[in-house]
Amino acid sequence: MSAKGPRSNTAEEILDIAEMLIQTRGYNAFSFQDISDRLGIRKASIHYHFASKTALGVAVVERYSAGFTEALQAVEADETKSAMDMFDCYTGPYREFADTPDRVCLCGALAGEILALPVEMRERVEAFFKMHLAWLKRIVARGVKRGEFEFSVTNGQMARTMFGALQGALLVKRTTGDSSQMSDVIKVLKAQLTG
Amino acid sequence: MSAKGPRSNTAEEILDIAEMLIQTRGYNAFSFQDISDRLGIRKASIHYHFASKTALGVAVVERYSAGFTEALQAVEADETKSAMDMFDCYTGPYREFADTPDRVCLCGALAGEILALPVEMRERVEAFFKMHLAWLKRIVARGVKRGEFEFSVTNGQMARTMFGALQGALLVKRTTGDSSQMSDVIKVLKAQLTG
DNA sequence: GTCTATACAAAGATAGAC
DNA sequence: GTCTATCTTTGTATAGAC
Repeated sequence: MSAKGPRSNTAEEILDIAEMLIQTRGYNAFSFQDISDRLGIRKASIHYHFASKTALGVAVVERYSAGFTEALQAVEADETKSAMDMFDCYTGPYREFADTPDRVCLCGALAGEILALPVEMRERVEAFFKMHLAWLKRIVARGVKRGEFEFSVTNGQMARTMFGALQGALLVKRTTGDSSQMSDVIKVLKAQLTG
Repeated sequence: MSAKGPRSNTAEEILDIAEMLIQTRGYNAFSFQDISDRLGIRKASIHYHFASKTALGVAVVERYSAGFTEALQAVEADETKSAMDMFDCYTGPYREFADTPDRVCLCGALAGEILALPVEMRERVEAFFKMHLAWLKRIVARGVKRGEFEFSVTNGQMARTMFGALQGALLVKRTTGDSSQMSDVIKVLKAQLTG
């Protein structure tokens, strides 16, 4: 994570809108015109803040990724939390997305079109995924060590399953419109962790 | 499902290529030019077989959906199979996709860009999803009734979790490139079914 | 920083010859 | 059925005025 200088208000608004558009429609299905319509400035003006669509996409992923990573680090550092508490913190954003119509995790959305993404974005999405998996594996291992969790597969297998299940649940929930999808999945995952 | 007449070879080849392109790049990120390049006919000629891109997309989904539905019906009708056998049959295509680089389930791919899809396609993707969920719920219920399965959530919750986990696993596997993702998830799901 | 104007490429689609 | 040619729209991007 390189240290980025402070950004202008307009640049931040562009990032907000772009993030929302990617989460709802995907990277390849949104245009500068869409941002222009919502922000009220001409699409050419967007290029003043972000030289290219690729640069904008990269900035969106980096901002999102940095915020998420920071939050996860804070959760992990809190020694007063049980492993299950940490897992509950982790699922918080997923529950929020599930309650927001048509919205999925940014990187889940981008993962769906990973091969149609500029390489600069692809690398960052991959790195973000791997960060999630590594974090979950550490939390799972912690729960096992403390005697909170008990299951019959490896920690890595459990972490992967949980991550995939949560990402998949967002996908399914948006398509079927069934908001109970997410809470069902979390319930099953928690039952699974405790054996 | 309306009864479609037999299609020409070229039309079938177009469908094959379009299906592959949607599975790897997504609907909005492929063009008639991509098909033209691979098939060796000019892009205008594609319009002879499919009037519009929407019509082509619909045809791809319907063919895929019909094939999948038929296969699932056959599995379900086979009384000699245990519920776990049926689940193993169900996961077959997922395991295949997981072993094919860069390929995911067609409808998982389309689900990622559902809001950026023509309505005609959206409806069909939604229906296909609901068919999967209903089928899984029936198989799960069957396993419970026969004493094969045992778990602490409802049949519907279990079916949703399994479907989401499998779709999510394909997504994660493609992004991380880790082919063991799918077998890990299936292993966990099976452990979960048997309590 | 935002505007108008414009360049340039690619997309989906149609018309008509062969 | 496939071709060439063309139309129209949309997309990303740049130049230069304000």
